[in-house]
Amino acid sequence: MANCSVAASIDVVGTRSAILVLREAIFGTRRFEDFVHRVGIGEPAAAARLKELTAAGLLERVPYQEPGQRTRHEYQLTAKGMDFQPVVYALLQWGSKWETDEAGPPLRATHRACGAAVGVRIRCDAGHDVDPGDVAIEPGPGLITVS
Amino acid sequence: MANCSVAASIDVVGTRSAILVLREAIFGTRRFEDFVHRVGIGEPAAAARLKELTAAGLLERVPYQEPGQRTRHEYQLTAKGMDFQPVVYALLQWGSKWETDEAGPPLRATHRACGAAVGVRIRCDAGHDVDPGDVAIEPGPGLITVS
DNA sequence: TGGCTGACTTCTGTTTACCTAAGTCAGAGT
DNA sequence: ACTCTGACTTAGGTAAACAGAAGTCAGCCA
Repeated sequence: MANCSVAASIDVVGTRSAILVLREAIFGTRRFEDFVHRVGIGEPAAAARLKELTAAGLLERVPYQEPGQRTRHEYQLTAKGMDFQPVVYALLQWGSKWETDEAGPPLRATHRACGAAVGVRIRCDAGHDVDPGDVAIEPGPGLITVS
Repeated sequence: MANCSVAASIDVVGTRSAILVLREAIFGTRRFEDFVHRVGIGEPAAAARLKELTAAGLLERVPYQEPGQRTRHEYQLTAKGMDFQPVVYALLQWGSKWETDEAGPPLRATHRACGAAVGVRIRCDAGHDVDPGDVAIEPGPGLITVS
C-alpha cells in the first residue's frame, strides 16, 4: 500500500536501529562490534540490520585482513548507501535544532574545508533554492485528491 | 543512550506511521479521516500518531468550522513540523532514485516556480555546497573514537 | 592440536506497533 | 428529542522489534 517514494524508503530503513546503523556507517563505522557498541543495540539486532541493509544494497560485506590476524569482513557503504546521507544530515539538522539536550551532540558533521556545521537545503532539479512554501505537491494516479 | 541528534529525532518520529503521517501533513492533509485513508493505517494508529506528534510540538490541533457543520479540529504543521520538510524530501529523493516501482510515484513534489522536482542538497552553515565526501565527522565527549 | 577472538547465531522473553471490529461522543440540523 | 457524522476510543489479538545470555564457528598462532 506504499503510495509514494517516502513509504518505499521507509520499507528499507523502517526501524529505529536500521537508521542508526546507517548513520554509523555514514560516520565511518565498519566493524560488527563497533556497530553494536556505538549504536547501542544488542548483537542480534545489529546482525539482523546489517544483513538487511546489505541485502537491500546499501552496505557491502567486504573481506579485510589486519596483519597477524585472520581474514574478517567489514561493512562498507555502497553508492546507494551513500545517497542516503542527505536523510541522515537532515535528521541531524532537525534534531540539533529542536531536540538537543543540555550536553549537546557528541558527534558533529562539519564541512572539511571551512569547519561549519553541515545540513541540507531544499533545492529543485533546475538548481534553484526552494523555500518550503514554494513546494507544490502534484497528485498522481491512484491517490485521493487533496481537498 | 541516544548519542546524537539523529537518535533524538528518531525518538520523536521513530515509527513508520509517524513519518508517513508527517509526510501527509507536509503534503497538505489536515483532517483525521484523510490521514487514515491516505497513510493507509487504522484509526487507532492514526489517533495515536497524531496525538504523539501534537504532544511533541510538530502538529497543532486547531478548531475549524465549515458552514452548516459543527466545530471540528484539524491538524496543522507548526514551525517545528515544517522544519521536518527536508527529511521528507530527502526520503522522497532517495526513494525516487533507488526504490521506485514500475508505476512511478503517485505523488511528486515540485518547485512551484519552475516545475522541476524538489530534493535536497548537502550544504554547510557558511553557505557552501558540500559533496558527501567533504563532510568531516568530529567525535565529541562520550563517544568511542572511530578506529 | 588446541586455545583465542571477533563475528555472528540461537534461545527465551518482553515490549511495541500495528490490525479489525465495535463501540462512544459531541454537537449542528430537523 | 432525535438523527447523523466525523472524530475518535476500547477491546482483543498478532507480528515484529527488540533485549540479554549463552552458544557456535572460522581460522591464525603457538
